[in-house]
Amino acid sequence: MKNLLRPDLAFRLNGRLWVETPDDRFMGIGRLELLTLIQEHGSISKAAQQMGMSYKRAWDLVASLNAQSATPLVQTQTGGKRGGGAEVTPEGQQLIQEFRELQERFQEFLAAEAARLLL
Amino acid sequence: MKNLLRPDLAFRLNGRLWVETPDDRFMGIGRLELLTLIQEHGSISKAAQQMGMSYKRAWDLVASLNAQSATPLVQTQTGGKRGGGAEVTPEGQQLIQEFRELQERFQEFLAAEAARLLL
DNA sequence: ATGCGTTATATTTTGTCAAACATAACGCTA
DNA sequence: TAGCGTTATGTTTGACAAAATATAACGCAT
Repeated sequence: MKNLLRPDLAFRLNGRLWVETPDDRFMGIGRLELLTLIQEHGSISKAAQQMGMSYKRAWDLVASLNAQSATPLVQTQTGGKRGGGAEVTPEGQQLIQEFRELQERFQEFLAAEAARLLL
Repeated sequence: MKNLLRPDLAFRLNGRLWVETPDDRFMGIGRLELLTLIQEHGSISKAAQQMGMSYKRAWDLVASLNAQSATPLVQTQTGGKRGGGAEVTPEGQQLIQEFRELQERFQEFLAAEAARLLL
């Protein structure tokens, strides 16, 4: 069993997971982080800012999430005391939790596979 | 426990795995397919053609693979009876096998997780 | 009324990656 | 020697995604 990789190179097993519907993505690691930050800040724009993402992109992602959900995952309000805002609904929180746990199991899978990989 | 996704939408859990080194990708599903086809046809150009990939891209991928390997994974020859050709070395075959098996375990992981996912 | 911060939405610009295109070299064959 | 199919390599073009930019609307606060 030879070692394949150049000995001066470190390798890393990496990967991505996502949930897709027939013609759109539904959930992924980026949307998870976005939802989490919206929950934390109560604002799409603040969440976007913190992720270094344009507000438009964040808003589009929220729109995609809501469009594919039975009930809204993020409820928004325009105008008002703080200028408006957004909050993650209970269903959104459930999605956050499920996907976060899935991500954790995936990371465990990656670690286990990386350990047995011989390159 | 509510169902989150719109009932008219089917979801699919999907993902990607790859091996990366500090400043390049080393192995992934595309490279696996390319190596397999090179082995099958003994030619980079034929493999590229079959994948609907430009020859240049295929050649670049092979160059990247070889550049990161302790010993070449693909040996090439210019000119000669068939105009030249390429063959996958034993080390390349080992990489094919290891990564293919990893892919299979990953698919099993995805199937198992999809089954327990409630959306 | 005016201003503020936010959501909502369209349009334009930019960046990135792959495709397309273009040559050259190689070594057998005829 | 001319031709063929392949590897080898650089340059240009194109496509797509994300960012940037630009407005508008909203509803509270002052």
